[in-house]
Amino acid sequence: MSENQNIKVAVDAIVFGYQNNQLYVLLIQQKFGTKDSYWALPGGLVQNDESLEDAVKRELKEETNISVNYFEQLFTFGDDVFRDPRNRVISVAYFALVDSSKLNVKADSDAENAQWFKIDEVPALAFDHTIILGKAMERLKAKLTYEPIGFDLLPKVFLFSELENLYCTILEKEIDRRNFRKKILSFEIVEETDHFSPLKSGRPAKLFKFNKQKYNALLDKGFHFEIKFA
Amino acid sequence: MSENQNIKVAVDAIVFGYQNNQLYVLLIQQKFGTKDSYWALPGGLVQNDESLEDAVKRELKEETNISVNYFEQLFTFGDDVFRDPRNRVISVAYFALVDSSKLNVKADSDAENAQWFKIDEVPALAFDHTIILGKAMERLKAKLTYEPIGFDLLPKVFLFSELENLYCTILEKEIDRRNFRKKILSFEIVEETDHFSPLKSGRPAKLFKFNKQKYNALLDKGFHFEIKFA
DNA sequence: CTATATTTGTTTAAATCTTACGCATTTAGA
DNA sequence: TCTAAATGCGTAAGATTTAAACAAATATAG
Repeated sequence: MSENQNIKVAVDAIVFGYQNNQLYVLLIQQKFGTKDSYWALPGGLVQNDESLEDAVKRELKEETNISVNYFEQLFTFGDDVFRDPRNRVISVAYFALVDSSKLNVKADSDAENAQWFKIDEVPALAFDHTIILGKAMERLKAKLTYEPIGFDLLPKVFLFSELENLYCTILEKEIDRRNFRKKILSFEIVEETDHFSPLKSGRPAKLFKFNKQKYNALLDKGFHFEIKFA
Repeated sequence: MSENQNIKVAVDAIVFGYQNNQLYVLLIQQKFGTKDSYWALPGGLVQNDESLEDAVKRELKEETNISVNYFEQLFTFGDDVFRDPRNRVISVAYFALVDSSKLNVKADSDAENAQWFKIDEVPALAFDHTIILGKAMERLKAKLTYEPIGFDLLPKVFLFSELENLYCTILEKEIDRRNFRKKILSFEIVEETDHFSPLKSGRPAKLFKFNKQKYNALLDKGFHFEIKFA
């Protein structure tokens, strides 16, 4: 058994946000790196006495000053032995969704610039981070269809049209507005609020909210969320 | 940054097999451990210059003498800092499916006993391997419904009734035999062979085979395999 | 040799779900 | 007051799923 194993363990965070029909991802750049240093996913080495999940939360907080409650493990990248040219490093990637309010807080820290990028304006990234981001996008798209995670990207109360646009934008598909509404409502996991939207034009729209308790209760009974598209 | 990180990286293999309406998993036991040493998943530390996938293939070969072409990454277990009491170890778990012919080869090596266990006769396992196996089972069940992986557990040619029983057994569900056949056939990814089964009783049955090329071609066109149950 | 049990394979009818729209409603603004 | 824009409701045709009936081919018991 290789007693002299010398492999470092890192974590990386893919944090997605959404605002104005745009998907965003949170990136950092070393403040004191070379001028043209690459942007990268937040992340860093795991400490000896720290769980992987605690590590990714800590690094994200340190590097961007953003806190996220729920992380999901995405994948562990370690097949390319030279993915980090300095040392053998394997990275456990986690992804998280935050609601739009977090997009406005100044994400920053002493050592790093942190910035939200529109997903189609992401520059070339450091290491294999472009690949990691690609895999995260795949997962996001897949999960959107079989778990009600779209709500995590929206404010607590939202319009049906916002939910609908979120699906169209992220999945890059057309949806029939009326069938989409009917489908979501049939699940009985979103409910009307008393409030109406501050309207721009057209008929004022009801604000809805996601009932997570109800969703969890239904899950126990064998309910399965699914949105399909042509 | 913790320059003195001291975390070991291991891989573990969950290898499933299937025979006679039974799902099996491959386990090992140290030959020179204490008498009552636990059974465990095959696995071990990753070498410095070796990809994670190569590592799991090597360990499996060394410990059980079984070779597997396709491994899928399952999950990385590293949140319990003391999952291995000797050292901080994180483990990247991989899972694989082998066809029934491999169940008969003597799986063994110098240093370990290797043995196939029926899935409901698995003993208490070392470390957190019971949890890992549980997660692998979940993944197997899920994938069975949305990818045609059942064929990987069967011989190259098989009976519809065998495929059907595999689904019933692993998912622990009842299926209508006739609707199941109709559904699978509608995908046009299995085809008849000229051969018939060596029969026991009843009407002789055609042997079928999975056409992987056709499946891949359909995938490109947007086809999506799915078997649902009540 | 015949009847029966057993397993395979085909077909159908009803129920359910999806898809593709039509159209009324409610507001802002010209 | 008319029009544009967006919301909200309903419905008919088509596709899919579900629940079976039934026919075919063989082994085996008597």
